[in-house]
Order: sequence, then C-alpha cells, then structure tokens
Amino acid sequence: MAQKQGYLSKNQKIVLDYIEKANQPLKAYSILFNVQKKGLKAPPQVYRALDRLVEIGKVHKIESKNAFVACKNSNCTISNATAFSICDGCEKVTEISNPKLSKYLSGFQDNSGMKYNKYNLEFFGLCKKCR
Amino acid sequence: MAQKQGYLSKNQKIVLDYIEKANQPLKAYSILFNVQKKGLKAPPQVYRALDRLVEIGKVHKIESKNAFVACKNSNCTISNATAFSICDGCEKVTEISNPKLSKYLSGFQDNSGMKYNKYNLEFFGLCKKCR
DNA sequence: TATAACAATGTTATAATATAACATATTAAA
DNA sequence: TTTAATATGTTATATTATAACATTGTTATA
Ligand SMILES: [Zn+2]
Ligand SMILES: [Zn+2]
Ligand SMILES: [Zn+2]
Ligand SMILES: [Zn+2]
Repeated sequence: MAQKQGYLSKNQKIVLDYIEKANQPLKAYSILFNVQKKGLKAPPQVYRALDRLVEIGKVHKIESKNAFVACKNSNCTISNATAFSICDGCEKVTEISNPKLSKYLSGFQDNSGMKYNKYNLEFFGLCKKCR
Repeated sequence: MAQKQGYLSKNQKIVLDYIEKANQPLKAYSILFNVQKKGLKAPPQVYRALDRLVEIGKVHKIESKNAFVACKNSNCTISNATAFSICDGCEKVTEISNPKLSKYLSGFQDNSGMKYNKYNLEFFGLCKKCR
C-alpha cells in the first residue's frame, strides 16, 4: 500500500471519509474524537493523515481557523492554489472556484525576484443570511 | 491612557517596539521571552497586546506560521487587506504592497452573495537566494 | 471630590493545537 | 529473501492560546 499519488492508506481513508461527510471545516481533535471508534487513538495518527491529505490536495487547511476541509474543486488536487470565503457571522467556509481569480493569482509576479508556486487566500465577510 | 485609535498602552508599545526591530515574523512566546525584562511576565499580556496591535493594523499575523510581523505599509493600518510573500527556503516574509493586486482583491466579488470586507493572501515560493 | 464606568494590567491555571521520538508492522523493490 | 520505504501504534511533551478573576489606572460626570 501507499504511493506518492492515488492510493490512500487506511488511516488516510478514515480521516478523509469523515472530513468529506462534514462539508465544513473540522478541528483536528474533533476529527480524532470521532474516528476513535475506527481505531485511531492518538493525535499523531490524525495529524499524519491530515498532513498527507493536505499534501496531495484532498484536504485544505483553513489557516485562520486551524481547521481542515475537504477539497471541493476537482482542479486543485495539486493543492497549490486555494481560496476561501469565510463568513464572520456563521463561520461558514466555502472554497472559491473562480478561474479568473486563480489565473490572476497564479500569474502574479512582483519585482522581488520571488518565484511563486503556491498561494492561499482567505476572504472574510458576511454571508446573505448574516447581514 | 488608552483610546480606540491612536494611542498605544504601555504593553502595546513594548510589544510593538520589539516586533518593529525584528523585521521578520516573531512567535508570541519568543516575544514574551524577550520582553520579560520590560515587565511582561505572562502570555496573556503579550497576546492582549498582539490582539490589539493586529486589530489596529500595526501588526499582522502570518497565519501559516503563527507569527507576527510589523506592518510595512502605511496604507493598511485598517488591516483589512494583507498580502505576504513567504520563502519556503529561508522563511523570509515580506509584506506585498501592490496597488493593482489590492485593488483587484478588494473589488473581488463572486455570486455567493458574500460581502467581503477583509482578505489575507499568502504566496509561497523561493526567493532569489534560495533558488 | 466622589463615584461610576471602562480600559488596561497582573496573575494563575488550563485549554487547544501540534510534534518528537521510538517501536513495530506492513508493503514494495531489488 | 533481504532491503528499503512507508505506514502505524504509542507515550510523552512542546507549542500556541485563552479562561477567569483580582487589581489598578483613567476618564467622565454627577
Ligand atoms: Zn481545493
Ligand atoms: Zn453567515
Ligand atoms: Zn500592512
Ligand atoms: Zn529564501
């Protein structure tokens, strides 16, 4: 088992399954608590699975919340270009899939000499319901 | 002492002074350690000052690193539009000041009905030296 | 000047997030 | 079948952040 791409290990599957069912960002320890019945008993087991899932782009980390959410875009499995919409009222988080935005940001350059290969963007505001 | 805008309290000044001298992101506990000689002995004192400094835009939090850096832009003291360049090699972090970028992102809208009033963008890559 | 309201500080304890380190097991290659 | 690589299990601990409450200082105004 276990390859650089494609196959997920047992623990990775368990964690991903649980995150995908949630469709909202989940905290690592909440994941841990909920997969204990599946046999994952300690933080490193969850964090390892998360690290890998983030690495392959199946899961993204919402950095401002220390929370993890399943990828909803088929095209960002490389995990190098992520954008999220976050409501400050109800905490709803949505992955933004906007080709113009991602094209603009992927092509962004400044005169610093930096070669960018990844970005993460988090927008904050209020959703319809929370206004 | 202490107003909603303009004046900084004693602890806020101490923390800001230290961060400004660093010109690189600093961790909260590293700040704590270094301002103990100035009388700040416990985490809440540092975190309160940081919270306030972030709120008024004098300091930004680099979310992907849990680190704090002094604002280098005179125009983002409202702290609602931040962008950073982060080198994965040497960890150098630079605040991006790019009017076109900030205009583009501040004006960003999608069809979700979200009203955005803030964003944070982190670019990752390798700087000249690290390539 | 009292006294109330508020903001800032000091202090102790603890919560929440994440990793180090090491042993074992499983799988894939050579 | 030996080796290397990957994944897992396990315990302990490091790191980041906040709760809770007592005290002090400041401002406003009665
Ligand atoms: Zn995605
Ligand atoms: Zn909302
Ligand atoms: Zn700034
Ligand atoms: Zn570098």
